[in-house]
Amino acid sequence: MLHPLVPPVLAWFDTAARDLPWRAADRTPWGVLVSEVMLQQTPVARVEPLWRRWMMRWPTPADLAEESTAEVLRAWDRLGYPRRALRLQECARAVVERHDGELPRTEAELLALPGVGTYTAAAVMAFAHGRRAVVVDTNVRRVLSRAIAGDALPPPSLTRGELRDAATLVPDDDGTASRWSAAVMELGALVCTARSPRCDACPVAEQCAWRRAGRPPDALAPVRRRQAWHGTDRQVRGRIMAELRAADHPVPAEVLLAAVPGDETQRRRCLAGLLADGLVAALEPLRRPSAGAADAEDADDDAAVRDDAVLYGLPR
DNA sequence: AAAGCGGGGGC
DNA sequence: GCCCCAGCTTT
Repeated sequence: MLHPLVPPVLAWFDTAARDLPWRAADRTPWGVLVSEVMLQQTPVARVEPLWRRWMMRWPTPADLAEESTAEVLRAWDRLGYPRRALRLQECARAVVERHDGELPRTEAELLALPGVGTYTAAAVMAFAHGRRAVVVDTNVRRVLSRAIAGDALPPPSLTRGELRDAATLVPDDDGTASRWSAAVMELGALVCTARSPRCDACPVAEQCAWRRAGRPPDALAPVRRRQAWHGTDRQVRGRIMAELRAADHPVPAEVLLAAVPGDETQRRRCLAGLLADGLVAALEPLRRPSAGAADAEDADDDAAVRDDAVLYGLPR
């Protein structure tokens, strides 16, 4: 038995689905996974061109596994959250080592791969392997929040209730289930959008609890607060990464930090964080001649000087 | 459960 | 300016 919401959404998807490259007939499971990782918190429009270049350059996990990390980070460019690029390469290496270069076919094995969480594992099962999976992303949460719960927006974090509702809707049959997962996500992306939902174009407008209630505003609206951006560590980290992507030689700390906004403390904290994350590497410390007798002056001062003498670059 | 993590485009 | 985008990892 299909849930009443399912058939209209499937029919709508047949006519409205976007022609995305990771949905093409010649797609590979690895290509699907790459798209899912790139799409984590990043809009389709920005991912598509980069995905095309990426898959042309590194079509298989083995190709990406062998590449230098610096090149991978450069190719990631300004997609954001560059840790994803690191995880994706680790994932490629894990696929080569654990699975003989082929993407695994069970959800548990996918979930065990670096950078693959609940959503991505389910999405790969559905979109790469054509299997039934409970795929719950921000689009699905919003659609179900409106259609079933009658709320303008889903709660801040995924609840068991949402998961239960989502699982109830997924059809039993593998083929129908995987189409449903793509269809409901697409509905959220194109029609049931966060800002200005196009209810006039919605295949389940008549059944939607939120619309029938007169589209009441989000009750939690005043509580939601975004992370600031201006002057944050994230911005500074991004600027450091941009400098290193553009540099074709290792950069002295002084030069690197001078090119970045923020006070001294913040810039050093961010650089240290990037080093700890493996996004930046310290290269060939310069041996400066010993300062002689004045050696034991101030430990902090000395450490700072040594730090300045290090060259930084993207990890090899 | 909450915080940290990028960057850009739409409004 | 603010908000949102096919989340994951760590604490």
